[in-house]
Amino acid sequence: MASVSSQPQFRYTQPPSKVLHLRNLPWECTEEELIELGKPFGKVVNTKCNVGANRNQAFIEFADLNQAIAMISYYASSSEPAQVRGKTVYLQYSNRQEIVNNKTAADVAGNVLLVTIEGADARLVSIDVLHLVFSAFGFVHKITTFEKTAGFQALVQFSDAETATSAKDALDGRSIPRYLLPEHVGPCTLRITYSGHTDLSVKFQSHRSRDYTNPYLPVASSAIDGSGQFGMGLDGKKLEPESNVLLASIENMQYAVTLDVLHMVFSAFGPVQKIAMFDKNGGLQALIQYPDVQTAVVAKEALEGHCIYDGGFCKLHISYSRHTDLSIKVNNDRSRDYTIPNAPVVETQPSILGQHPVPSVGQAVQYNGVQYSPGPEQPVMHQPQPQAGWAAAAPAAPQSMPMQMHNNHYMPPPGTMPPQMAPGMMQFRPPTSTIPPYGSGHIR
DNA sequence: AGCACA
Repeated sequence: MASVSSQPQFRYTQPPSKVLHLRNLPWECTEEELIELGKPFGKVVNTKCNVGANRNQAFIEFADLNQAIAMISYYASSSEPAQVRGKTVYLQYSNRQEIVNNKTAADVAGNVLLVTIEGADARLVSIDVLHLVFSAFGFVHKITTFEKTAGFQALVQFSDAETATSAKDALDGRSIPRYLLPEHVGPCTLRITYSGHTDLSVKFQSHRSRDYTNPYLPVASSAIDGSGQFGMGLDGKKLEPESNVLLASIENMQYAVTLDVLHMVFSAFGPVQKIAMFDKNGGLQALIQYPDVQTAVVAKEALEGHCIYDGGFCKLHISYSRHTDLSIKVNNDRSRDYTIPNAPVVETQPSILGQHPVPSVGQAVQYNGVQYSPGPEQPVMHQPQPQAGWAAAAPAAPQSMPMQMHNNHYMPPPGTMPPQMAPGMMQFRPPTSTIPPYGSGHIR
């Protein structure tokens, strides 16, 4: 089949069009510059920049054909050529009648940002640092990260497009502040566009994705990384090195706080792997290790400043430890590794539990309606595994509350009031027992 | 310096 169009590829005189084709533009000419150029002749209703192999061509579309004609004829007879940034720009009618702007999702403002982290060490930027950076502009609902051909990218979800826009405008092209990055990490620049997404789907809290609206989301085992991550609370304000290990100090310790009490209290938020208690500055402190930072964060937020016993007794002050993995050499009444079911338990002494009428825990701990009820038939230990286990216990599993409220033989410590249960507070009742076998944090 | 990747 020969004899097709004898038409030349380009006609050098185009029929008029509302759309003008510009070439010889400076590098990365902006839409604003194009509008500026066309504005004297009419209303520019659409533009397209960075066209052509060299990305130095563009189109501008006027509202009215006459406006396009006015611009062409003006520069046809002008002694001064059309210029952008002092560079001569060549104009002609486009061979199309309108700009078909493949307005990608990247161009239309939305509440989710697509963030590309540029730099040799981009992959080393943690999700917590990203959360910190973007939280400066508003509540960050969710973050997901992933590797694409474009490199290391993240989707950051805000409440609304306005918040997202403010973050985008402020951060696009900027580098993550050095002080937020580990020493050895090189500069990381953010390239930000809008994403087409409106609501990200985050199944697990992990090193790749976070849902800050749902702290009880299961924590994926992949989220466990030994390195102490720097992150921040949901309020986006404080900058504190988060850790999966909490340091709890106990103030106003009128009652003995035992390993098992601590285990019960802290198990309300997830599996406790290890606990180590020690005396410091005349007070009792304890390190509590969770499998992941996220759980520790939730526990810290929930427990900080609360009292183990009603009446202001045994007030907890909690901070993040620098530890990430406690070394428990021996299981005794001050330290325990709940991840080793058969570790030897050393009874160093007849145990303080045996000596005093010690207030202790009940079978279930409640906090904000969340119950976690380690019972004898349900060994406390949950290996750090995704989805299964403790998270499922969050929406309360009534059948796993083995003990009734009555039937406590409570003996108040001398000269004190019995701890009462305040609504919404942790519930504790006096013990009738000695140290339970290791691995089971409950007391009966 | 000559017309838009999906």
